[in-house]
Amino acid sequence: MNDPDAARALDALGNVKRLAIYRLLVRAGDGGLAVGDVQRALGFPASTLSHHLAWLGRAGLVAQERHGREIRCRADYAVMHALVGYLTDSCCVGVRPAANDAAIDLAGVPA
Amino acid sequence: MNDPDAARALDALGNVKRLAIYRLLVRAGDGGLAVGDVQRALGFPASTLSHHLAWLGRAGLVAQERHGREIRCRADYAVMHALVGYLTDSCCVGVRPAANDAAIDLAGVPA
DNA sequence: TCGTTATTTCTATATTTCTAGAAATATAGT
DNA sequence: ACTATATTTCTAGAAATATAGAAATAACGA
Repeated sequence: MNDPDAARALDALGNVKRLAIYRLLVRAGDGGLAVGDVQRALGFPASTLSHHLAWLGRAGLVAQERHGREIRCRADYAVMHALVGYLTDSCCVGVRPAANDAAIDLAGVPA
Repeated sequence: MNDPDAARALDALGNVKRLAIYRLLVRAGDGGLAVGDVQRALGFPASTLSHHLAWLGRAGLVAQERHGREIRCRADYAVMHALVGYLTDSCCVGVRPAANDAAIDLAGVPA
């Protein structure tokens, strides 16, 4: 994952409503939820919800797929994996080890 | 880490300039960098840089501490740890395991 | 005290995002 | 074709954010 993509994903999650939507979808599992299910669960107006789902979609965090009349939303775990990997590896080298924060190896780390 | 704090941290990192600042500080290690060092490294105008550093500061991702004439900035690793923990545990249960995404245990997961 | 350096705060403008009602689109059933 | 359901797109106003120059503040050295 590159910097702009990571920033886009982080930005998408950097909003309490979208975070709530995303978490709901993750908890719903692979089956996902219809937009209407999300609406009923969270109580957002349809247009507002659509707006935020589009954000998550642009970031790649949520995929939508029409199934008859309703549109099913699924969290794309691969993107979250990539994002967490980016945060712990590419971006924030040395942040991962829980034990020894002091010892960050800067040798060979590109600027 | 609670939802609003997580959203604030994610939002803070959800901007390519702030992400660049934060990464630079992580790579600088525990010594941190003076604001001027960051400015020279990234080439942002002082006021713009200050604005973004304040964002990172409000999110708790970066701490600033005056040292004589210059202000030293350090990445606060604990907050990044908490954020990654939030993403993998509280928010995105089931996303962590690299092996088996399909098996998400929803039992006992609060809405 | 004065001048220099380091950084922030002030100010203004441009742009983006948020919110949600209203209208439009898509699909299915009758 | 008509109706109901599901969702998006359109629209617009309000609020937040981004950008950066200029002025202000803080700290050091002479």
